[in-house]
Amino acid sequence: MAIAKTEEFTQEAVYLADIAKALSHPARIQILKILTEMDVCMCGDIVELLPLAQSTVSQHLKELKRVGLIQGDIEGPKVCYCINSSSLKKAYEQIQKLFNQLTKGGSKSCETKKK
Amino acid sequence: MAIAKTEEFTQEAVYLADIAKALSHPARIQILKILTEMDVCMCGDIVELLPLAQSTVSQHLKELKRVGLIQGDIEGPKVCYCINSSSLKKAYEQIQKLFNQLTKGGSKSCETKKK
DNA sequence: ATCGTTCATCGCAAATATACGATAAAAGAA
DNA sequence: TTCTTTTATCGTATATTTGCGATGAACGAT
Repeated sequence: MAIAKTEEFTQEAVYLADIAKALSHPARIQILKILTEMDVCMCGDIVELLPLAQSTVSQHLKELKRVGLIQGDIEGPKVCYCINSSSLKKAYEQIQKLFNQLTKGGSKSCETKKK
Repeated sequence: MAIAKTEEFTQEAVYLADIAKALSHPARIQILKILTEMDVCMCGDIVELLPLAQSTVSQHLKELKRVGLIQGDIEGPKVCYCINSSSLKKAYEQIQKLFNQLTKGGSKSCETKKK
C-alpha cells in the first residue's frame, strides 16, 4: 500500500530469477562444479560424469550458456566449455546483495508484525 | 574418467537446485524483499504490490514455504507470513559455499584446458 | 571422398510450472 | 445465524522443462 503496483517486476528480480532458474537443476549445479574442479571441458566428458544422455547434457549446457555462466570455445568438432568468471562474479554479487538485504532486514518476525 | 558415474546427483546439488527453483520467479524474489523491507505480512497486502491474482500469489507463497524460506502464522482468517531467518541463513551459506568453490577454482580457462 | 568423433538440434512424450476465476474453509463481526 | 474478510484449493488452460533417441552438421584423419 502507498507504493503503487508496479504492473511488472523489477529488473533486479527478473535478473536474479533468471540466474536462479539456470541453477535450478542438480545437473547444472554439478556441471558448474565439474568445470571448476576437474580438468575437463568437453561435453562428452561431462556426460560420463552424469546419469544423463548426451543430448540432455547438451541442453543443460545450453541453458547455462544462455545466462552467460559458461562459455564454449569451438575446437574443430569439439567444444571446450568453461566457466565465464566475470558473469559468475556478477551473478554472485547480485545474489549477495539480495541475501544481505534479506538477512539484515531488522528482526521483523511474525510476532513483531502481528498487530 | 577415474571418478565413477554417480548414477544420481549429489545431495548438495539437489538441495541447491531446490532453493534455486524457489527463487526462479521474479514474483518470489519480490515477495521475499517485500517481507523484509516492508511492514507487511498478509497475502492480501502482497497481492496489492504485485501484478498477479490472489490465487497466484498464494501459490508463490506456498512454493517459498515448501523450501522453508518463509513461514506463515495463522491469525484467525488471516495468515502472517514472514521470512524464516534460520532457513534463509542456511540457504545462503550453502550458496556462498558453492560460489566460493566456483570462483576460487584456479583460472582453468578454456585456453588453459585446451590441449 | 569417406569414416569416425563430437556436439547441437529435431521430434516427441511426459511432467511441471504459471496463471486465472470460482469455490471452499476459517474465523471474527453484526 | 448470517455476513464479511482472508486465504487455500480446485479446475482448467497454456507454456515451459526435462528427457531420450535419432538425425544432422562440423571437422580432423585416413
